[in-house]
Amino acid sequence: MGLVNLQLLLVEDDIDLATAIIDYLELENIQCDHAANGISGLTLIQTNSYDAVILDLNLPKMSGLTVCETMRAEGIDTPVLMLTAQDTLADKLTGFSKGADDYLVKPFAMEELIVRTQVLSRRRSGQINKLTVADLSLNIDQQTAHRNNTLLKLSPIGFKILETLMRSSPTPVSREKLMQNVWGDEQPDSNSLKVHLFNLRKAVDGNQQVKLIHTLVGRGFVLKIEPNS
Amino acid sequence: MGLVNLQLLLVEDDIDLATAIIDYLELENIQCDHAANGISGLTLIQTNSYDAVILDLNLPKMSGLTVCETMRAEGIDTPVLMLTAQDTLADKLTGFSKGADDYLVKPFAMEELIVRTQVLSRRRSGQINKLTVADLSLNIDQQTAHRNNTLLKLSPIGFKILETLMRSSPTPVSREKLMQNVWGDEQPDSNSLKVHLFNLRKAVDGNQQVKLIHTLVGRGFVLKIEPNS
DNA sequence: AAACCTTAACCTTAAATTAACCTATACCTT
DNA sequence: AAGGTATAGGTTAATTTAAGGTTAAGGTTT
Repeated sequence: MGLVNLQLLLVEDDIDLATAIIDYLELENIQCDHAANGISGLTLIQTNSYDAVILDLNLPKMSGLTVCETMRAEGIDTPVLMLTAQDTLADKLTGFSKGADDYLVKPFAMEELIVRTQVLSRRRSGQINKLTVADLSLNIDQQTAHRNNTLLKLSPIGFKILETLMRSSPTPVSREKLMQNVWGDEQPDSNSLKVHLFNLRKAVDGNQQVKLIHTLVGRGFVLKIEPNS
Repeated sequence: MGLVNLQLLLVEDDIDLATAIIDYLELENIQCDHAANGISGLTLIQTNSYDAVILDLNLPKMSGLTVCETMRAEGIDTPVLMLTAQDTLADKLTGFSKGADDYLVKPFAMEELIVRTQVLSRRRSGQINKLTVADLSLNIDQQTAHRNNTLLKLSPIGFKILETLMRSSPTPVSREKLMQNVWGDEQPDSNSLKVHLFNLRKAVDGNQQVKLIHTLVGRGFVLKIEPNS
């Protein structure tokens, strides 16, 4: 699984469980801080910027619910996964109402904890919607395109064309496929696509030595580093 | 609770269960479309912009896993909550690996489904009462907005628009989404949104050198410091 | 009355389409 | 192989269309 460098915090007073979790996370190459009570957990949350917090409900000094409630009240929106021994609906509802993002009942499988944590932090850091080919990258959510870390100015249709090319890279896309993708069933009766491609090239490859958009005469267009295949 | 207008999709072939869920959602004032098989579910997902999808695993025509996998491959980032009768770890792991964000095992309590869906669709909906972007901050409870420590005078609708923009910052919000969020299903048939945005800009960015509200023509509006990044 | 919302008219700017023309490639004929 | 022709693709600029911004009037709510 594509692991990003995650920075987690575990707030758990059961030392055995905490050690087991941290060891397991380490195997997956995930960095994890640890606090053994609510107060120090909250302090760490306030001072560091974690990708997610794994928060036990029953904690000395300050309960997990209070920790969660407090951080939310302060505007900290780090994803929180709550751990608890109780499996009643009321407990879960309370947890969510205090600002938890997920809820896991003990005993749980380590794998599930890992996966849920990854899902939580991925959503926040928006990893899912980034396409990259060579030094060109698209952020679909933010509707931005960068080449070599500089922002490209693209029209909506240009963006769509580029997205299509990047998704199928390094496989070429036929003219028809491109048009279907951009306009659906109501296609313009002109050479609009040519013009858009021209403008797209100007934006993407304009002042670059390495061109990424290539024409395969009669077969369509590809986006990749090597013009030959 | 759910003051924001959510637009959900339920993909479930068990008609009784589907009806029960939809009725329950209606009580909470949540709009929910319904598809009874994988193919039509996927089509709806591709053509509409939902806040979240509740997806059964066992579906006619196309399995929930395939639906989820396909939409992710197409870059559709809508949160997915998977429903299933099986409670094995392997099933869950498969679900998450195909791009699910949460996993609920039947039978489940309606309340839990609702809460998990809300958490998925609006990040911590009611919980954060302080939102901050740059020197602009909102206090949801008090319904006040400050820029640079001076109080801004906003209309109720203006506040709602600003809240929406801040919640999704730095991701743009489409016109449709904004309108859905502010007016729900009874939208004004005029350019009201334009006028509200104009007034909101006057209040927020009026006499500031650094503008926070930016237009992405044809794509919506963003609230962030850098128009480019 | 004051604040707020909706509506519509008008203005401005960005983006998409179109057509005309140019260039490269394929492939056909002799 | 040389030349010719058809076709696909590239370039440019004008035009059309659509999106967004601005303003003011009228209606509603409180």
